Amino acid sequence: MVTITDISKACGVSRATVSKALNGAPDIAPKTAERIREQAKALGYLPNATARALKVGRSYNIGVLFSDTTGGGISHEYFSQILESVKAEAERLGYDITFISKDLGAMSMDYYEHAKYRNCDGVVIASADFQDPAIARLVTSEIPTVTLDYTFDSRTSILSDNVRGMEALVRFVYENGHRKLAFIHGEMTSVTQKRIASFKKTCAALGITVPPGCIRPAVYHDPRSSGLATRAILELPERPTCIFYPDDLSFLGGMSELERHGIAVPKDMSVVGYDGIPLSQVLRPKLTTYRQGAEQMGREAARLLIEQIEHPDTWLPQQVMAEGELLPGSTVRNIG
Amino acid sequence: MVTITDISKACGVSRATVSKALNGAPDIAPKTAERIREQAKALGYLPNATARALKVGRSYNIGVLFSDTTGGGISHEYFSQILESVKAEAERLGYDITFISKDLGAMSMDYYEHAKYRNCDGVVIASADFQDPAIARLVTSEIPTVTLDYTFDSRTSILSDNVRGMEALVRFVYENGHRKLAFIHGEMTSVTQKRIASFKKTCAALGITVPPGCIRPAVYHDPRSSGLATRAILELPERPTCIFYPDDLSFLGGMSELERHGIAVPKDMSVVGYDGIPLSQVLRPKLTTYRQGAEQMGREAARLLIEQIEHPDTWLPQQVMAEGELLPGSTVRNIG
DNA sequence: TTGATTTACTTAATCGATTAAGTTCATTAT
DNA sequence: ATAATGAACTTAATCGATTAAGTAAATCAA
Repeated sequence: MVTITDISKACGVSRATVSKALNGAPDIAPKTAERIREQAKALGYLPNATARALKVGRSYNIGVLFSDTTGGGISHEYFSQILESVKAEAERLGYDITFISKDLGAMSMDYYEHAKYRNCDGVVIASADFQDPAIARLVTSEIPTVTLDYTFDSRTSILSDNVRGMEALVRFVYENGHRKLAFIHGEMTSVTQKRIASFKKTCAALGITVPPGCIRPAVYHDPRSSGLATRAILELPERPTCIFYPDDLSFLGGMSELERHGIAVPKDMSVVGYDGIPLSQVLRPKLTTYRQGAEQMGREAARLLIEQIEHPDTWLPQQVMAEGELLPGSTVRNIG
Repeated sequence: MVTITDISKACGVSRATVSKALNGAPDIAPKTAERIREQAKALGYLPNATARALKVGRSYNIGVLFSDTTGGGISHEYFSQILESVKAEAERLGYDITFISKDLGAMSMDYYEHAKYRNCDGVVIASADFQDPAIARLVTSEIPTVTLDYTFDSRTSILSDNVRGMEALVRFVYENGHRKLAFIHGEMTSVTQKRIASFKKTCAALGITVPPGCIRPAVYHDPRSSGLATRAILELPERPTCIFYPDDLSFLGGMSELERHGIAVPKDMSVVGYDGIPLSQVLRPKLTTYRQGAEQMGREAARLLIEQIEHPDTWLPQQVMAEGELLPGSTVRNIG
């Protein structure tokens, strides 16, 4: 392995000089710096991130936390899109990313300990169980964090606008003549609460009453559970004309169930999803859904985290609302 | 930050003793070791992975390489499943994972340099452009690697059995009475070549002749391109009764195109996919496809890589064939 | 010309942990 | 009684890079 010592010998200068030359310190003569840089290249020198991290206390490495409790964090397109954009932006800014988990081999540690152990400069927290005290410990620690879709008391977070998204969907189906709506929601997280509240509020504003039994719980990203909820809705005395699904994938479970009952979408029943993952737009029929700006969220999360890391003194926590967009699709029939 | 120095002061022993006690060295009195361990816990000591890595030359960190050239590596379910299982197995064995990319911020480096810079103990290479000389450089370097779905001359790799998978699919549709098959394949990688060869060989073995124009190129994971290929196939003088798609997602593009022509699946046309991602089994109709053991592949990749890292002297490169499984679905109609 | 300043380095300490090579003291063997 | 052995430590070097503080020579000011 080529180290600065090798370069210093080759150039007949001290290691300090080499280090400074490579880092562009002002007190090195231009021609010396040039000579050193040439030698470094000639010898195939690569800085050692580990050694540098040890000395300067910065690893240029940020952790990403995708808790598995939600059931297979990474492999849902919404989250993998976020992961990919976090990765891309972090790399653009010179940071690598490492996954943070509970427990590593034999050592049992919580998220904070893991991040600390790896010297992460900061952590992006997505898709986590925000009730978990281990998350709270990490967020309230000295390690900079950015959370996605959840805000810890005056800490930085990136939020998708669930209130606006749900409102847009409700108004869209309203404009298409629907007055009897059902809403299948996911587990009771703060995101879910916002969506339910926005659903109810928008319905109220439009003068729609939502009969009992038309707001039903299910599990995010679980077609089976949304299928069951769909069946329950179909058995209601007064059948709705449009069903809202907790996410795009859950819509597929609903579709199966509807098909089983001989109900065609959108002829006999309109449906909408949520997330607007790429998949939703290549399905037939193309899903009416609300696209959360996953790439934007990931990018912003990385950018803000790194800004916080690099300017801790002037940092002001902020909550960024990511823009979404209604994708009209073709699963809502105009029954006006 | 609590370091071994703090513990050594608290216990009145040298730092060496603390280090040895915490690592279970044999020349420390049991009661001393116990006392040290207690103090470490009491002070909230956490080992510093960076410092350890610098000294011992091992980072307990493995790189994963998902090249983006294939267009959005991580966000395809097949790859995210692999990623997740690599992560799970690596963590079980005490290793963290870091993404390896070309270029990091201002520094331009290739994969090898990046892995070296981060002191990765090894790298799992998936979804990469194996023609890229940068990949070859990494694989032929001193850094242990495991490749997925591609074998570099006598290096360790995990392969899904494309030959067997394609054969199973062809035989399945044959048993369902199909004699006129079309195959839309992805970009010309070694995987694709194996699938095409196996498709042709199995057809030949079954006495099926594949008319010209029935093997068409498209792009993996791109519904649009498979839609175009589908259209071309529909225009053939002798229309096939079953279309093979390059992957499960591409099938969706085909579906749209078939629908546009008023062709119902499987009534008027049978189709099969490839990959067997979870999505394929919640679609309606449920896709007939061949499941590649993504979790098994990821797990094996991590396991073998770490074995290689920990026992470099006794290591023998090997090629592991992951087991797949035909998922019958309901997109192939029996026209026997 | 002489003291002050600037330039371009070098020296040496340091980050936190590991480990080969001592050292000390108690125990055992002869 | 004395040497040899072993247990339980300590000392000090080391991994590779950074950086505050020091120094020698060159340049400048008056």
